[in-house]
Amino acid sequence: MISHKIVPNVSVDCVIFGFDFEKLNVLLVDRELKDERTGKVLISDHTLTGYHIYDDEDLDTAAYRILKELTGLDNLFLEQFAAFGQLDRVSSEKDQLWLKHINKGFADRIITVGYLALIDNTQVTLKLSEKNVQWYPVNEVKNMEMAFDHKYIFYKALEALQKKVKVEPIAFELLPDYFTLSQLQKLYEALLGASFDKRNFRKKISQMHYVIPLKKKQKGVPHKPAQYYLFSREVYEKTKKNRISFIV
Amino acid sequence: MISHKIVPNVSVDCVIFGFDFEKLNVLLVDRELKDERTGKVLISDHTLTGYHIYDDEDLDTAAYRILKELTGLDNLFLEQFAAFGQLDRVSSEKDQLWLKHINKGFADRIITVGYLALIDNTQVTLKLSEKNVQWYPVNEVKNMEMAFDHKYIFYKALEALQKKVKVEPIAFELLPDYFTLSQLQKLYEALLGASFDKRNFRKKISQMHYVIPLKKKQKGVPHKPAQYYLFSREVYEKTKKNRISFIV
DNA sequence: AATATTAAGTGTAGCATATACACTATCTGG
DNA sequence: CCAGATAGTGTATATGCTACACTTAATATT
Repeated sequence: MISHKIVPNVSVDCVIFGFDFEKLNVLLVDRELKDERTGKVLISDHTLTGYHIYDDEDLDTAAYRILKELTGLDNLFLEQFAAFGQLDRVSSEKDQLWLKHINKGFADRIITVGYLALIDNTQVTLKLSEKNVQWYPVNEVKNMEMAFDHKYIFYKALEALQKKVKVEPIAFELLPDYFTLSQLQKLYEALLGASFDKRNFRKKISQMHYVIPLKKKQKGVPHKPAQYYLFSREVYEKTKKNRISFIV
Repeated sequence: MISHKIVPNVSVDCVIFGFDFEKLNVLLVDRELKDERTGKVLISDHTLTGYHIYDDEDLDTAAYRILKELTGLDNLFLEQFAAFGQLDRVSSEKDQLWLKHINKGFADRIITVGYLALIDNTQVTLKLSEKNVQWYPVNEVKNMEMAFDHKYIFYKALEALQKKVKVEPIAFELLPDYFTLSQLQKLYEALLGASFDKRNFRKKISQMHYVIPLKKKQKGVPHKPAQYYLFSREVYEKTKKNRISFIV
Protein backbone atom coordinates (compact mmCIF):
# COMPACT_ATOMS: atom_id res chain seq x y z
CA MET A 1 0.00 0.00 0.00
CA ILE A 2 1.18 3.45 -0.84
CA SER A 3 1.64 5.79 2.07
CA HIS A 4 0.10 9.07 1.13
CA LYS A 5 1.40 12.47 2.06
CA ILE A 6 -1.09 14.62 3.90
CA VAL A 7 -1.98 18.24 3.27
CA PRO A 8 -1.47 19.46 6.83
CA ASN A 9 -3.91 22.35 6.98
CA VAL A 10 -6.89 20.87 5.17
CA SER A 11 -9.41 18.18 5.96
CA VAL A 12 -12.84 17.15 4.79
CA ASP A 13 -15.77 16.21 7.01
CA CYS A 14 -18.81 14.36 5.73
CA VAL A 15 -22.24 14.88 7.19
CA ILE A 16 -24.04 11.75 6.10
CA PHE A 17 -27.81 11.85 6.22
CA GLY A 18 -30.05 8.83 5.97
CA PHE A 19 -33.78 8.20 5.98
CA ASP A 20 -35.40 5.08 7.40
CA PHE A 21 -38.98 5.82 6.20
CA GLU A 22 -39.70 7.33 9.58
CA LYS A 23 -37.17 10.01 10.38
CA LEU A 24 -34.01 11.67 9.22
CA ASN A 25 -30.79 10.29 10.66
CA VAL A 26 -27.15 11.22 10.65
CA LEU A 27 -24.18 8.91 10.73
CA LEU A 28 -21.79 9.64 13.60
CA VAL A 29 -18.64 8.07 14.94
CA ASP A 30 -18.64 7.08 18.60
CA ARG A 31 -15.19 7.87 19.85
CA GLU A 32 -13.48 6.99 23.08
CA LEU A 33 -10.01 7.84 24.24
CA LYS A 34 -8.71 5.26 26.71
CA ASP A 35 -5.78 5.43 29.02
CA GLU A 36 -3.22 3.12 27.48
CA ARG A 37 -2.29 1.40 30.72
CA THR A 38 -5.48 1.21 32.69
CA GLY A 39 -7.90 1.05 29.79
CA LYS A 40 -10.07 3.60 31.51
CA VAL A 41 -12.11 5.82 29.23
CA LEU A 42 -10.69 9.32 29.48
CA ILE A 43 -13.02 11.16 27.14
CA SER A 44 -15.83 10.19 24.81
CA ASP A 45 -17.56 12.14 22.12
CA HIS A 46 -19.25 11.87 18.78
CA THR A 47 -17.67 13.17 15.62
CA LEU A 48 -18.44 13.49 11.99
CA THR A 49 -16.51 11.30 9.64
CA GLY A 50 -13.57 13.14 8.22
CA TYR A 51 -9.87 13.21 7.72
CA HIS A 52 -7.05 15.14 6.15
CA ILE A 53 -6.81 15.16 2.41
CA TYR A 54 -3.84 13.61 0.65
CA ASP A 55 -1.64 15.73 -1.53
CA ASP A 56 -2.48 13.65 -4.60
CA GLU A 57 -6.25 13.77 -4.40
CA ASP A 58 -8.96 16.33 -5.02
CA LEU A 59 -11.27 17.48 -2.25
CA ASP A 60 -14.14 15.53 -3.76
CA THR A 61 -11.99 12.43 -4.06
CA ALA A 62 -11.08 12.64 -0.40
CA ALA A 63 -14.71 12.92 0.58
CA TYR A 64 -15.65 9.94 -1.61
CA ARG A 65 -12.81 7.94 -0.12
CA ILE A 66 -13.99 8.57 3.42
CA LEU A 67 -17.55 7.72 2.48
CA LYS A 68 -16.53 4.50 0.78
CA GLU A 69 -14.33 3.40 3.68
CA LEU A 70 -17.23 3.91 6.02
CA THR A 71 -20.26 2.61 4.19
CA GLY A 72 -18.75 0.40 1.53
CA LEU A 73 -20.85 2.31 -0.97
CA ASP A 74 -19.88 4.65 -3.73
CA ASN A 75 -22.10 6.39 -6.21
CA LEU A 76 -23.77 8.33 -3.46
CA PHE A 77 -24.95 11.88 -3.51
CA LEU A 78 -22.06 13.90 -2.18
CA GLU A 79 -21.68 17.62 -2.37
CA GLN A 80 -19.62 20.30 -0.75
CA PHE A 81 -21.63 22.77 1.29
CA ALA A 82 -19.19 25.00 3.18
CA ALA A 83 -15.66 25.43 4.49
CA PHE A 84 -14.97 25.92 8.17
CA GLY A 85 -11.91 27.70 9.37
CA GLN A 86 -12.72 29.48 12.61
CA LEU A 87 -9.74 29.96 14.90
CA ASP A 88 -11.66 28.43 17.78
CA ARG A 89 -12.61 25.24 15.95
CA VAL A 90 -10.42 23.38 18.44
CA SER A 91 -10.63 25.32 21.64
CA SER A 92 -11.39 23.22 24.70
CA GLU A 93 -8.80 21.05 26.39
CA LYS A 94 -10.87 18.05 25.41
CA ASP A 95 -10.69 19.05 21.77
CA GLN A 96 -6.93 19.50 22.04
CA LEU A 97 -6.71 15.92 23.25
CA TRP A 98 -8.87 14.69 20.39
CA LEU A 99 -6.80 16.59 17.91
CA LYS A 100 -3.62 14.93 19.09
CA HIS A 101 -5.28 11.56 19.07
CA ILE A 102 -7.31 11.69 15.87
CA ASN A 103 -5.28 13.93 13.62
CA LYS A 104 -1.97 13.05 15.21
CA GLY A 105 -1.16 16.72 15.52
CA PHE A 106 -0.33 17.37 11.87
CA ALA A 107 -1.09 21.03 12.32
CA ASP A 108 -2.80 23.36 14.77
CA ARG A 109 -4.76 25.21 12.16
CA ILE A 110 -7.05 23.00 10.14
CA ILE A 111 -9.56 24.28 7.64
CA THR A 112 -12.16 21.65 6.96
CA VAL A 113 -14.42 21.41 3.95
CA GLY A 114 -17.88 20.14 4.80
CA TYR A 115 -19.57 17.61 2.54
CA LEU A 116 -23.19 16.64 2.53
CA ALA A 117 -23.94 12.99 1.75
CA LEU A 118 -27.36 11.44 1.28
CA ILE A 119 -28.12 7.75 1.61
CA ASP A 120 -31.07 5.49 1.74
CA ASN A 121 -30.12 4.24 5.17
CA THR A 122 -32.02 1.00 5.07
CA GLN A 123 -29.23 -0.23 2.81
CA VAL A 124 -26.17 0.51 4.90
CA THR A 125 -27.24 -0.44 8.39
CA LEU A 126 -25.72 -3.90 8.24
CA LYS A 127 -22.30 -2.94 7.01
CA LEU A 128 -21.79 -0.50 9.83
CA SER A 129 -22.18 -2.90 12.72
CA GLU A 130 -18.48 -3.74 12.92
CA LYS A 131 -17.34 -0.15 13.10
CA ASN A 132 -17.94 2.32 15.88
CA VAL A 133 -20.36 4.17 13.69
CA GLN A 134 -24.10 4.55 14.11
CA TRP A 135 -27.19 6.27 12.81
CA TYR A 136 -28.59 8.89 15.17
CA PRO A 137 -31.90 10.65 14.67
CA VAL A 138 -31.30 14.23 13.62
CA ASN A 139 -33.67 15.42 16.35
CA GLU A 140 -31.48 13.93 19.05
CA VAL A 141 -28.25 15.53 17.94
CA LYS A 142 -28.92 18.66 19.96
CA ASN A 143 -28.51 16.61 23.15
CA MET A 144 -25.29 14.94 22.10
CA GLU A 145 -21.71 15.71 22.96
CA MET A 146 -19.67 16.34 19.87
CA ALA A 147 -16.00 17.08 19.43
CA PHE A 148 -14.56 20.22 17.85
CA ASP A 149 -17.07 22.33 15.97
CA HIS A 150 -18.78 19.25 14.56
CA LYS A 151 -22.15 20.10 16.01
CA TYR A 152 -21.99 23.48 14.33
CA ILE A 153 -20.96 21.86 11.06
CA PHE A 154 -23.80 19.40 11.41
CA TYR A 155 -26.36 22.18 11.82
CA LYS A 156 -24.97 24.06 8.85
CA ALA A 157 -25.26 20.87 6.82
CA LEU A 158 -28.85 20.42 7.92
CA GLU A 159 -29.65 24.01 6.96
CA ALA A 160 -28.01 23.54 3.57
CA LEU A 161 -29.98 20.33 3.03
CA GLN A 162 -33.27 22.00 3.95
CA LYS A 163 -32.62 24.87 1.59
CA LYS A 164 -31.53 22.68 -1.23
CA VAL A 165 -34.34 20.23 -0.98
CA LYS A 166 -36.80 23.02 -1.74
CA VAL A 167 -35.33 23.80 -5.12
CA GLU A 168 -33.67 20.62 -6.33
CA PRO A 169 -34.80 17.02 -6.52
CA ILE A 170 -32.24 15.67 -4.09
CA ALA A 171 -34.72 14.17 -1.66
CA PHE A 172 -34.86 11.10 -3.88
CA GLU A 173 -31.26 10.37 -2.97
CA LEU A 174 -32.54 9.43 0.47
CA LEU A 175 -34.95 6.83 -0.88
CA PRO A 176 -34.39 3.46 -2.52
CA ASP A 177 -34.75 3.16 -6.29
CA TYR A 178 -38.45 2.72 -5.98
CA PHE A 179 -40.66 4.12 -3.28
CA THR A 180 -44.27 4.89 -2.48
CA LEU A 181 -45.80 8.34 -2.41
CA SER A 182 -46.43 8.04 1.31
CA GLN A 183 -42.74 7.39 1.85
CA LEU A 184 -41.88 10.39 -0.27
CA GLN A 185 -44.28 12.55 1.70
CA LYS A 186 -42.90 11.36 5.03
CA LEU A 187 -39.45 12.20 3.77
CA TYR A 188 -40.36 15.75 2.81
CA GLU A 189 -42.11 16.17 6.12
CA ALA A 190 -39.06 14.93 8.00
CA LEU A 191 -36.75 17.13 5.97
CA LEU A 192 -38.76 20.30 6.27
CA GLY A 193 -40.27 19.73 9.69
CA ALA A 194 -43.73 20.30 8.32
CA SER A 195 -46.78 18.25 7.48
CA PHE A 196 -48.64 18.28 4.23
CA ASP A 197 -52.12 17.44 3.14
CA LYS A 198 -52.04 14.09 1.43
CA ARG A 199 -54.17 15.06 -1.55
CA ASN A 200 -52.37 18.32 -2.18
CA PHE A 201 -49.01 16.62 -1.87
CA ARG A 202 -49.95 14.00 -4.41
CA LYS A 203 -51.38 16.61 -6.75
CA LYS A 204 -48.07 18.41 -6.61
CA ILE A 205 -46.08 15.26 -7.24
CA SER A 206 -48.29 14.30 -10.16
CA GLN A 207 -47.19 17.51 -11.89
CA MET A 208 -43.60 16.37 -11.58
CA HIS A 209 -43.44 14.09 -14.56
CA TYR A 210 -40.09 12.74 -13.50
CA VAL A 211 -41.75 10.85 -10.65
CA ILE A 212 -42.96 7.87 -12.60
CA PRO A 213 -45.37 5.17 -11.43
CA LEU A 214 -44.21 1.59 -11.82
CA LYS A 215 -46.39 -1.47 -12.34
CA LYS A 216 -45.01 -2.87 -9.10
CA LYS A 217 -47.03 -2.72 -5.92
CA GLN A 218 -46.30 -3.36 -2.30
CA LYS A 219 -46.81 -6.95 -1.17
CA GLY A 220 -47.57 -8.47 2.19
CA VAL A 221 -48.65 -5.26 3.85
CA PRO A 222 -51.73 -5.40 6.09
CA HIS A 223 -53.53 -2.66 4.19
CA LYS A 224 -54.16 -1.54 0.65
CA PRO A 225 -50.84 -2.00 -1.13
CA ALA A 226 -49.22 1.16 -2.37
CA GLN A 227 -47.91 1.70 -5.85
CA TYR A 228 -44.19 2.11 -6.33
CA TYR A 229 -42.71 5.11 -8.05
CA LEU A 230 -39.36 5.90 -9.58
CA PHE A 231 -37.41 9.14 -9.88
CA SER A 232 -36.07 9.70 -13.37
CA ARG A 233 -33.23 12.18 -13.46
CA GLU A 234 -33.29 12.01 -17.23
CA VAL A 235 -36.87 13.22 -17.43
CA TYR A 236 -36.12 15.80 -14.78
CA GLU A 237 -33.24 17.30 -16.75
CA LYS A 238 -35.28 17.36 -19.93
CA THR A 239 -38.32 19.02 -18.47
CA LYS A 240 -36.53 21.30 -16.03
CA LYS A 241 -38.16 24.69 -16.05
CA ASN A 242 -35.93 27.67 -16.24
CA ARG A 243 -37.47 29.71 -13.53
CA ILE A 244 -36.54 33.30 -13.96
CA SER A 245 -38.95 34.45 -11.34
CA PHE A 246 -37.60 35.24 -7.92
CA ILE A 247 -39.31 34.62 -4.63
CA VAL A 248 -38.22 36.77 -1.80
CA MET B 1 3.66 46.26 11.72
CA ILE B 2 3.32 42.68 12.75
CA SER B 3 4.49 40.11 10.25
CA HIS B 4 1.86 37.44 10.09
CA LYS B 5 2.48 33.76 9.69
CA ILE B 6 0.74 32.25 6.72
CA VAL B 7 -1.28 29.05 6.57
CA PRO B 8 0.55 27.48 3.64
CA ASN B 9 -2.17 25.34 2.10
CA VAL B 10 -5.14 27.68 2.32
CA SER B 11 -6.13 30.90 0.60
CA VAL B 12 -9.26 32.91 0.00
CA ASP B 13 -10.34 34.45 -3.27
CA CYS B 14 -13.00 37.13 -3.53
CA VAL B 15 -15.28 37.45 -6.51
CA ILE B 16 -16.47 41.03 -6.21
CA PHE B 17 -19.57 41.94 -8.17
CA GLY B 18 -20.74 45.46 -8.82
CA PHE B 19 -23.66 47.07 -10.61
CA ASP B 20 -23.49 50.41 -12.41
CA PHE B 21 -27.24 50.75 -13.15
CA GLU B 22 -26.60 49.24 -16.57
CA LYS B 23 -24.82 45.93 -16.24
CA LEU B 24 -23.20 43.56 -13.80
CA ASN B 25 -19.44 43.93 -13.38
CA VAL B 26 -16.68 42.05 -11.64
CA LEU B 27 -13.54 43.47 -10.10
CA LEU B 28 -10.36 41.92 -11.47
CA VAL B 29 -6.68 42.47 -10.98
CA ASP B 30 -4.61 43.16 -14.10
CA ARG B 31 -1.34 41.38 -13.57
CA GLU B 32 1.91 41.53 -15.49
CA LEU B 33 5.11 39.70 -14.85
CA LYS B 34 8.09 41.63 -16.18
CA ASP B 35 11.62 40.52 -16.77
CA GLU B 36 13.63 42.17 -14.02
CA ARG B 37 16.46 43.30 -16.28
CA THR B 38 14.78 44.20 -19.56
CA GLY B 39 11.40 45.24 -18.18
CA LYS B 40 9.76 43.24 -20.93
CA VAL B 41 6.32 41.84 -20.10
CA LEU B 42 6.70 38.07 -19.85
CA ILE B 43 3.14 37.11 -19.06
CA SER B 44 -0.07 38.98 -18.34
CA ASP B 45 -3.35 37.76 -17.00
CA HIS B 46 -6.31 38.72 -14.91
CA THR B 47 -6.89 37.27 -11.48
CA LEU B 48 -9.40 37.42 -8.72
CA THR B 49 -8.36 39.17 -5.57
CA GLY B 50 -7.11 36.72 -3.03
CA TYR B 51 -4.29 35.69 -0.80
CA HIS B 52 -3.23 33.18 1.80
CA ILE B 53 -4.88 33.36 5.18
CA TYR B 54 -2.87 34.18 8.27
CA ASP B 55 -2.66 31.71 11.09
CA ASP B 56 -4.29 34.14 13.49
CA GLU B 57 -7.38 35.02 11.48
CA ASP B 58 -10.61 33.34 10.50
CA LEU B 59 -11.48 32.66 6.89
CA ASP B 60 -14.08 35.41 6.94
CA THR B 61 -11.61 37.84 8.47
CA ALA B 62 -9.13 37.13 5.72
CA ALA B 63 -11.74 37.78 3.07
CA TYR B 64 -12.78 41.05 4.73
CA ARG B 65 -9.17 42.10 4.97
CA ILE B 66 -8.59 41.56 1.26
CA LEU B 67 -11.76 43.40 0.40
CA LYS B 68 -10.88 46.33 2.61
CA GLU B 69 -7.34 46.59 1.23
CA LEU B 70 -8.75 46.72 -2.25
CA THR B 71 -11.81 48.90 -2.04
CA GLY B 72 -11.27 50.82 1.17
CA LEU B 73 -14.75 49.72 2.19
CA ASP B 74 -15.92 47.42 4.87
CA ASN B 75 -19.44 46.53 5.84
CA LEU B 76 -20.01 44.92 2.49
CA PHE B 77 -21.96 41.83 1.70
CA LEU B 78 -19.45 39.01 1.80
CA GLU B 79 -20.23 35.34 1.88
CA GLN B 80 -18.44 32.10 1.28
CA PHE B 81 -19.76 30.14 -1.65
CA ALA B 82 -17.41 27.20 -2.26
CA ALA B 83 -13.97 25.74 -1.70
CA PHE B 84 -11.72 24.81 -4.60
CA GLY B 85 -9.08 22.17 -4.26
CA GLN B 86 -8.64 20.47 -7.62
CA LEU B 87 -5.17 19.04 -8.19
CA ASP B 88 -4.96 20.83 -11.52
CA ARG B 89 -5.78 24.28 -10.17
CA VAL B 90 -2.24 25.28 -11.12
CA SER B 91 -1.36 23.25 -14.15
CA SER B 92 0.05 25.26 -17.04
CA GLU B 93 3.61 26.54 -17.08
CA LYS B 94 2.22 30.03 -17.03
CA ASP B 95 0.32 29.28 -13.85
CA GLN B 96 3.46 27.84 -12.28
CA LEU B 97 5.20 31.12 -12.96
CA TRP B 98 2.33 33.08 -11.43
CA LEU B 99 2.34 30.88 -8.40
CA LYS B 100 6.01 31.53 -7.76
CA HIS B 101 5.54 35.22 -8.30
CA ILE B 102 2.25 35.87 -6.53
CA ASN B 103 2.23 33.36 -3.74
CA LYS B 104 5.98 33.19 -3.43
CA GLY B 105 5.80 29.42 -3.58
CA PHE B 106 4.54 28.82 -0.07
CA ALA B 107 3.11 25.48 -1.08
CA ASP B 108 2.29 23.52 -4.21
CA ARG B 109 -1.11 22.48 -3.03
CA ILE B 110 -3.40 25.34 -2.22
CA ILE B 111 -7.05 24.98 -1.37
CA THR B 112 -8.84 28.24 -1.85
CA VAL B 113 -12.11 29.30 -0.33
CA GLY B 114 -14.23 31.39 -2.67
CA TYR B 115 -16.06 34.44 -1.34
CA LEU B 116 -18.81 36.36 -3.04
CA ALA B 117 -18.85 40.11 -2.47
CA LEU B 118 -21.51 42.55 -3.62
CA ILE B 119 -20.99 46.28 -4.00
CA ASP B 120 -22.77 49.25 -5.41
CA ASN B 121 -19.96 49.95 -7.83
CA THR B 122 -20.72 53.57 -8.45
CA GLN B 123 -19.19 54.17 -5.03
CA VAL B 124 -15.82 52.47 -5.41
CA THR B 125 -14.75 53.42 -8.89
CA LEU B 126 -12.63 56.35 -7.78
CA LYS B 127 -10.66 54.61 -5.09
CA LEU B 128 -9.51 51.92 -7.46
CA SER B 129 -7.76 54.12 -9.98
CA GLU B 130 -4.37 53.91 -8.25
CA LYS B 131 -4.28 50.15 -8.13
CA ASN B 132 -4.09 47.77 -11.05
CA VAL B 133 -7.68 46.78 -10.46
CA GLN B 134 -10.68 47.39 -12.69
CA TRP B 135 -14.32 46.66 -13.19
CA TYR B 136 -15.04 44.36 -16.11
CA PRO B 137 -18.52 43.59 -17.42
CA VAL B 138 -19.48 40.07 -16.48
CA ASN B 139 -20.43 39.36 -20.09
CA GLU B 140 -16.88 40.01 -21.25
CA VAL B 141 -15.18 37.68 -18.83
CA LYS B 142 -15.59 34.73 -21.15
CA ASN B 143 -13.14 36.34 -23.58
CA MET B 144 -10.54 37.15 -20.96
CA GLU B 145 -7.34 35.39 -20.02
CA MET B 146 -7.34 34.44 -16.38
CA ALA B 147 -4.69 32.79 -14.24
CA PHE B 148 -5.11 29.50 -12.40
CA ASP B 149 -8.69 28.29 -12.15
CA HIS B 150 -9.95 31.79 -11.53
CA LYS B 151 -12.28 31.78 -14.51
CA TYR B 152 -13.87 28.61 -13.21
CA ILE B 153 -14.18 30.13 -9.76
CA PHE B 154 -15.71 33.23 -11.27
CA TYR B 155 -18.37 31.22 -13.07
CA LYS B 156 -19.17 29.26 -9.95
CA ALA B 157 -19.57 32.54 -8.09
CA LEU B 158 -21.88 33.86 -10.77
CA GLU B 159 -23.98 30.69 -10.58
CA ALA B 160 -24.14 30.95 -6.81
CA LEU B 161 -25.20 34.59 -7.06
CA GLN B 162 -27.91 33.82 -9.60
CA LYS B 163 -29.29 31.05 -7.44
CA LYS B 164 -29.19 33.06 -4.27
CA VAL B 165 -30.75 36.15 -5.71
CA LYS B 166 -33.91 34.19 -6.44
CA VAL B 167 -34.54 33.27 -2.85
CA GLU B 168 -32.89 35.96 -0.76
CA PRO B 169 -32.98 39.74 -0.86
CA ILE B 170 -29.29 40.19 -1.63
CA ALA B 171 -29.79 42.13 -4.85
CA PHE B 172 -30.17 45.28 -2.76
CA GLU B 173 -26.52 44.95 -1.74
CA LEU B 174 -25.66 45.94 -5.30
CA LEU B 175 -27.63 49.18 -5.12
CA PRO B 176 -27.06 52.38 -3.16
CA ASP B 177 -29.12 53.06 -0.04
CA TYR B 178 -31.94 54.46 -2.10
CA PHE B 179 -32.81 53.51 -5.63
CA THR B 180 -35.63 53.67 -8.14
CA LEU B 181 -37.79 50.75 -9.18
CA SER B 182 -36.42 50.93 -12.71
CA GLN B 183 -32.92 50.55 -11.33
CA LEU B 184 -34.05 47.58 -9.28
CA GLN B 185 -35.66 46.01 -12.32
CA LYS B 186 -32.56 46.55 -14.46
CA LEU B 187 -30.53 44.91 -11.74
CA TYR B 188 -32.70 41.81 -11.60
CA GLU B 189 -32.64 41.63 -15.37
CA ALA B 190 -28.86 41.88 -15.42
CA LEU B 191 -28.52 39.29 -12.68
CA LEU B 192 -30.88 36.76 -14.17
CA GLY B 193 -30.30 37.49 -17.84
CA ALA B 194 -34.02 37.97 -18.38
CA SER B 195 -36.39 40.79 -18.99
CA PHE B 196 -39.54 41.50 -17.06
CA ASP B 197 -42.74 43.30 -17.76
CA LYS B 198 -42.63 46.63 -15.98
CA ARG B 199 -46.10 46.45 -14.49
CA ASN B 200 -45.76 42.89 -13.32
CA PHE B 201 -42.38 43.60 -11.82
CA ARG B 202 -43.72 46.56 -9.88
CA LYS B 203 -46.72 44.57 -8.73
CA LYS B 204 -44.39 41.96 -7.35
CA ILE B 205 -42.21 44.51 -5.61
CA SER B 206 -45.22 46.23 -4.09
CA GLN B 207 -46.01 42.98 -2.26
CA MET B 208 -42.57 43.11 -0.71
CA HIS B 209 -43.29 45.46 2.13
CA TYR B 210 -39.63 45.78 2.93
CA VAL B 211 -39.12 47.84 -0.23
CA ILE B 212 -40.29 51.17 1.09
CA PRO B 213 -41.01 54.32 -0.92
CA LEU B 214 -39.28 57.48 0.23
CA LYS B 215 -40.51 61.05 -0.15
CA LYS B 216 -37.42 61.79 -2.20
CA LYS B 217 -37.59 61.96 -5.97
CA GLN B 218 -35.06 62.13 -8.74
CA LYS B 219 -33.96 65.62 -9.76
CA GLY B 220 -32.55 67.02 -12.96
CA VAL B 221 -33.55 64.11 -15.14
CA PRO B 222 -35.04 64.93 -18.56
CA HIS B 223 -38.16 62.90 -17.95
CA LYS B 224 -40.69 62.26 -15.22
CA PRO B 225 -38.63 61.94 -12.05
CA ALA B 226 -38.72 58.55 -10.39
CA GLN B 227 -39.45 57.95 -6.77
CA TYR B 228 -36.70 56.59 -4.56
CA TYR B 229 -37.12 53.44 -2.54
CA LEU B 230 -35.31 51.87 0.36
CA PHE B 231 -34.67 48.26 1.35
CA SER B 232 -35.40 47.60 5.00
CA ARG B 233 -33.74 44.46 6.27
CA GLU B 234 -35.59 44.91 9.53
CA VAL B 235 -38.98 44.73 7.88
CA TYR B 236 -37.76 41.86 5.75
CA GLU B 237 -36.72 39.78 8.75
CA LYS B 238 -39.99 40.49 10.53
CA THR B 239 -42.25 39.61 7.66
CA LYS B 240 -40.19 36.77 6.24
CA LYS B 241 -42.46 33.96 5.25
CA ASN B 242 -41.50 30.52 6.30
CA ARG B 243 -42.00 28.79 3.03
CA ILE B 244 -42.39 25.12 3.59
CA SER B 245 -43.46 24.49 0.07
CA PHE B 246 -40.90 23.08 -2.28
CA ILE B 247 -40.55 23.90 -5.94
CA VAL B 248 -38.79 21.34 -8.04
C1' DA C 1 -44.02 79.28 -26.15
C1' DA C 2 -44.79 75.09 -28.47
C1' DT C 3 -43.27 70.62 -29.42
C1' DA C 4 -40.26 66.51 -29.10
C1' DT C 5 -38.03 63.25 -26.27
C1' DT C 6 -37.48 60.31 -22.48
C1' DA C 7 -38.51 57.36 -18.85
C1' DA C 8 -42.11 56.93 -14.88
C1' DG C 9 -46.17 55.27 -13.51
C1' DT C 10 -50.69 52.73 -13.69
C1' DG C 11 -55.19 48.36 -14.17
C1' DT C 12 -57.62 44.43 -15.78
C1' DA C 13 -58.80 39.92 -17.42
C1' DG C 14 -57.52 35.08 -18.09
C1' DC C 15 -54.88 31.32 -16.44
C1' DA C 16 -52.31 28.48 -13.25
C1' DT C 17 -51.15 27.18 -8.84
C1' DA C 18 -52.08 26.61 -3.72
C1' DT C 19 -55.13 25.49 -0.01
C1' DA C 20 -58.77 23.43 2.68
C1' DC C 21 -61.35 19.56 3.38
C1' DA C 22 -63.75 13.72 3.95
C1' DC C 23 -64.73 9.58 2.21
C1' DT C 24 -63.96 4.93 -0.27
C1' DA C 25 -60.81 0.99 -1.56
C1' DT C 26 -57.85 -2.91 -0.59
C1' DC C 27 -54.95 -5.53 1.83
C1' DT C 28 -53.68 -8.61 6.37
C1' DG C 29 -54.59 -10.59 10.85
C1' DG C 30 -57.49 -12.34 14.14
C1' DC D 1 -66.21 -11.83 8.14
C1' DC D 2 -64.86 -8.18 10.75
C1' DA D 3 -61.32 -4.88 12.55
C1' DG D 4 -57.44 -2.29 11.61
C1' DA D 5 -54.37 0.05 8.73
C1' DT D 6 -52.85 2.79 5.02
C1' DA D 7 -53.74 3.94 -0.11
C1' DG D 8 -56.04 6.61 -3.05
C1' DT D 9 -59.24 10.21 -4.93
C1' DG D 10 -62.12 15.61 -6.34
C1' DT D 11 -63.94 20.09 -5.83
C1' DA D 12 -64.42 24.87 -4.61
C1' DT D 13 -61.99 29.10 -3.20
C1' DA D 14 -58.23 32.13 -2.89
C1' DT D 15 -53.98 33.64 -4.35
C1' DG D 16 -50.47 34.61 -7.55
C1' DC D 17 -48.70 34.91 -12.52
C1' DT D 18 -48.92 36.55 -17.29
C1' DA D 19 -49.95 39.41 -21.08
C1' DC D 20 -50.87 43.77 -22.65
C1' DA D 21 -51.10 50.01 -23.85
C1' DC D 22 -51.71 54.43 -22.48
C1' DT D 23 -50.96 58.78 -19.55
C1' DT D 24 -47.76 61.77 -16.83
C1' DA D 25 -43.94 64.84 -15.81
C1' DA D 26 -39.72 66.39 -16.41
C1' DT D 27 -35.90 68.44 -19.79
C1' DA D 28 -34.21 69.67 -24.54
C1' DT D 29 -35.03 71.63 -28.97
C1' DT D 30 -36.95 74.70 -32.11
